[in-house]
Amino acid sequence: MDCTIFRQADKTPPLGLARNRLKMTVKVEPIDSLLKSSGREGEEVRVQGWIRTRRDSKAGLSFLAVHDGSCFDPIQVVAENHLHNYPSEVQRLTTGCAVDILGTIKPSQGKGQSIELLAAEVQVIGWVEDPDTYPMSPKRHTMEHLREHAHLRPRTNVSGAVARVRNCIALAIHQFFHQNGFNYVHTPILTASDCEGAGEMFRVSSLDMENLPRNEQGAIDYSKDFFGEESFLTVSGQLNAEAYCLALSRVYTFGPTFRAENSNTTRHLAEFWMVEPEVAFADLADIADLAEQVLKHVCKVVLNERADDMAFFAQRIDKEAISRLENIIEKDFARINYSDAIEILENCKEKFEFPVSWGIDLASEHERYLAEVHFKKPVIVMNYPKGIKAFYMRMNDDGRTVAAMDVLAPGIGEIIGGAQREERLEKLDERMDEMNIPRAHLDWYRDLRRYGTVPHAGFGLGFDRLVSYVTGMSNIRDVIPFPRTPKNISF
RNA sequence: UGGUCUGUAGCUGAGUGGUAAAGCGUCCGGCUGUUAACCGGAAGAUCGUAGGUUCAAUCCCUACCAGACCAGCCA
Repeated sequence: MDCTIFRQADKTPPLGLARNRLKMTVKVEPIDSLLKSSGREGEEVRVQGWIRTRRDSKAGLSFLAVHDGSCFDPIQVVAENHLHNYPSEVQRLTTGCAVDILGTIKPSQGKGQSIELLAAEVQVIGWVEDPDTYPMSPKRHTMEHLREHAHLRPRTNVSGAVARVRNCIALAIHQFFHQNGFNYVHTPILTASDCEGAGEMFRVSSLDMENLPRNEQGAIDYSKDFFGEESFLTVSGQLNAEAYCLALSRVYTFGPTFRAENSNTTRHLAEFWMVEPEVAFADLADIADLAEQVLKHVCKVVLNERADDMAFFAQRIDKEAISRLENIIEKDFARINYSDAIEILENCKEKFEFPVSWGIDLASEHERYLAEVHFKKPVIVMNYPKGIKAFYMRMNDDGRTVAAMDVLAPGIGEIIGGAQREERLEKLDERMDEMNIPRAHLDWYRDLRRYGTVPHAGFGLGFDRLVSYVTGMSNIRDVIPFPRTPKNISF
């Protein structure tokens, strides 16, 4: 973006205005491109950003650490006392002030950086009105404190790094699917399907809550509601993605999903982002491969493109942050059938709170044992008992398991859940009957099995959990800009 | 939703049944091509809210509110 601003010079402007006019003709450069470039000593450049720290030297100069969010590192600006606003403004700069700076690139005499900016003009764009109570002082804060100031926390090292890595992962995912011939499909956020089987849903309504229309039985009359029937926020784009998969062959959705579960954990959000690929003519093994490939691709891209932020995570948040990603890239994921996983758990010496036997759903402690203790890397568990899985998962020939798979990551648990879908109408109907799901609600979904059905499979990747895993941030509320959790929808 | 724990200056964080350290930040001064600099000084806290026990509570008890972590639900 070109931020160049020209001011009309009227007659003979005072000195200050003339300076500004001169400065405004220089194009603004992002700090990351400045720091990456070399051999530009003496060049005049302009940066815009926010003050992180100011250190004064009575030798007659001040050091300003200026961030603009384009990279982890700030640029050091040297402001000398001959600047016209040195005592009046430069020496009053505090953390958080917004500035527009024109200066010359020069090699740094100090040790922390190779180049710095010798300021010719420091223009203060926005002051911090009460530095004493500015919540993002450049000192240590608890993650809890940052959460309570979600609108200001992107100015901190940690939240800024998370935001850049999150962006990097999102782009890497799009890039991966694009390169592999997938079409990005926008599935709806509003839905009437209340039987997607993925948890409690948020109701959407335009009815007057103070005066609800009632039918003859006294129940709420949803025919009077906006859509003429009950409606909700989606818990998954999968069913809609399947429809497009059975035409475009390879599709994925990537959007927000909503669960009204009263979950208070470090890995659940009421509003979270999910990536859901769906592949036609594919089986369970195919999408297990796909899951492993996409995770590996993401790790490669992040290590390559956000080395600065990852170095910070490794230093301050989680020592394993970088080596974990390298492991993901280098080693094959473990793959194991549910039945064999049960056997491992039954035969190990670990004492579990929840007893292990064939047919149970794996609890956190079981998943953690498999991923963190037994395999020490991501594990893909496949072919779960039908009793603990959703109606749309394909029945295996054994009649007691379905072609489902979960990817369990050390430290996070389930990061991906997927399945080969039931493409045979009779089998699908059987399962829907067993689980008391009215066919009428999903006629359109059943149609997909009546007209040109094919084996197909897909999975859901918890995007925020992936960000959490990649960065080593232990609480998912710190990897999404404005987390929505029970009792928390400020900002 | 259940279990455990927490709530003390702007932030971080000690502590005591007789009204409370310190560090950082802020403000003032000193020093310095500084690196989340350093030195000196100052301001800044009715110790989450409401009851109760007590001569006296921030500290003990109860309730409530808020938050954290663990578990369940899942991604």
